[in-house]
Amino acid sequence: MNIGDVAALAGLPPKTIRYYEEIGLIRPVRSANGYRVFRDSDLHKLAFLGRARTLGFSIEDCRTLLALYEDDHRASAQVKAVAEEHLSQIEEKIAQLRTMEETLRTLVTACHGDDRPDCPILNDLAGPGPCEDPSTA
Amino acid sequence: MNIGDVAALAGLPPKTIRYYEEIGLIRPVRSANGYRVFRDSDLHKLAFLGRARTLGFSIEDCRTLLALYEDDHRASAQVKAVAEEHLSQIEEKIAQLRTMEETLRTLVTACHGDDRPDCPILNDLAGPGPCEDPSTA
DNA sequence: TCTTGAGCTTCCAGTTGCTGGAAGCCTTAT
DNA sequence: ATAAGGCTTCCAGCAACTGGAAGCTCAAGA
Repeated sequence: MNIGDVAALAGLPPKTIRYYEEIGLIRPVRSANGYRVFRDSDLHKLAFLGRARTLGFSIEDCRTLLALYEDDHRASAQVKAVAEEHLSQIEEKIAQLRTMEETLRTLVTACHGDDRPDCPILNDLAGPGPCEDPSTA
Repeated sequence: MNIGDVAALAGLPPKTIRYYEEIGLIRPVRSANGYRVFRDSDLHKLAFLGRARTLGFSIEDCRTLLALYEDDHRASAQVKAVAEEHLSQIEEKIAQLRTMEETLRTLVTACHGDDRPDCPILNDLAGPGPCEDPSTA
């Protein structure tokens, strides 16, 4: 199999596959003409990587997971630890984004969005934002 | 004001401030010794940028927003358009992350996480994943 | 057989938004 | 005088690709 074929089957661009080889995630052999030759095991790994990447695992996590996948003596606890760590980072990221989302939605709603310059969004950005009213106390 | 002072006031690292100058977001003047000198207007812009960045706006969006902020003849609709676009990208990102989160949580829950090699997480990654049961029909 | 087009190769550069570090000047305090 | 700390520039690197150029190879059609 040439790179175009595995690319189509694995759902990854050829460029990405070459990159994965470059960083040592896969090791396709070469035919006499210099073309990469992908075996079933390579295709399998690429599919694994593609799936892991869609779940948001970093390349380094992918490397670890692939190694565990190929290790018959792995403990599932090792895999679970990687996944749990990743999951908690995703949760954190979602929380951050939700905070942004909420603030932005409030601001967007408050902005009338016409041809006048007055704008609550810019007012917020210009700050001082959440500060005590100097007239208080 | 030197860079360290504005950095402390604006809550941005000096490196970041230099970078913002490099890409033309701010233009502090220079004193005779070559040090950057920040005026109140520079500090103000940096605070604006810091706030916009915490809301997740890209640097290019920040550039646009800053220009609108400084334009007395802006239409709030322009600002709102930028914010709405950004908001929808955030929503999209959240949706993606939630999909990942859900899948990962399911897998993590299914994995007993002991010293045995059997692991639903790796099974999922190895695919074929969601495919029809060949025994069906 | 020749040609054309597609597919493959490598290498280099760019993306986003900083961040770290090195080498060296400036300032301030002791 | 000297040492510490702040400032300067420049270069490199992070993640994970992606685009493009230059050039080789292969398969099919006239």
